[in-house]
Amino acid sequence: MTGTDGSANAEMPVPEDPVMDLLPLTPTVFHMLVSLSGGPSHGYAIAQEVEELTEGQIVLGPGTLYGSLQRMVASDLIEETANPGDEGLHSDRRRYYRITALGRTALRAESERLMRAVNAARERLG
Amino acid sequence: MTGTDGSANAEMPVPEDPVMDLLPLTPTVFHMLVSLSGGPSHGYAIAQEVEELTEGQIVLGPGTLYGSLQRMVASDLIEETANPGDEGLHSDRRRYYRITALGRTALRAESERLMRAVNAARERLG
DNA sequence: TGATGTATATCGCTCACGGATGTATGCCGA
DNA sequence: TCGGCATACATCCGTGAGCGATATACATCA
Repeated sequence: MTGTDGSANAEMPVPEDPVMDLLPLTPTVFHMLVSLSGGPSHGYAIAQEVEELTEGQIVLGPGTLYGSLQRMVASDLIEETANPGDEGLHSDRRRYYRITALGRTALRAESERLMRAVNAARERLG
Repeated sequence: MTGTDGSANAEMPVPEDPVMDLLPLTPTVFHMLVSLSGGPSHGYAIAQEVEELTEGQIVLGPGTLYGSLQRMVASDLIEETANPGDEGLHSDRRRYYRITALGRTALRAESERLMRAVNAARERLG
């Protein structure tokens, strides 16, 4: 017990927190949001950046990649957007995505949660 | 490309890394390992400590709790152990678990992975 | 010409999660 | 003393994320 807040909010059902419902984020979603927090991008490029950022530890196959993109759009973490001035070779075939305000909020919240978790682990592991 | 290490290990298939196969850990498993890294404990107590450590963000129901314990034993992250001198009220009913060397290694590796991820997020979020 | 890289999409299997449910015990207050 | 609640374990099963397999299509290069 001791509880966190001590509480007293037995009566207030918590006014619907759209962010908390999305936490914890899966590693896949987390890294994809990190990638998109650097600016709009398209599926294939996101997958590559995630692989680079994680030094090959997280590799996204097509199933995970496009499945996750759909789910993230559905939960309003990201949104599809027009080509942001990208004139690359296959730029016509690409579908671009941008992180939403909710996505940024969720990413921040998840980062803090992870930091606490990591700190707890470090204290114990020495 | 550029690859991380520059490499040359196109020929060596990596000599079976039992830790990498377990990463990334699920949030549930991660927090349970953190709890057990503080010393042996039993199922119910682990669930409670996880809830405290995460300030209620991670709540483990029986399904997740005992299911995860089984899986963690199966993958050698933890092992069942005798009652470590605990003379509590229901101490006879309890089943105690202890983190293994592999579990500690995995916990350390996962912590480092998460730290890198969080740092990447912070750089971008400002 | 055929392999490789870019870029997208769907199908279907597996497995972790987690609520519902069940069992058993001990404590405390009405 | 009897019901409710906390402790402590366990199983069943539906949902859904992950992810490999597969397919399409175009560009490049050997």
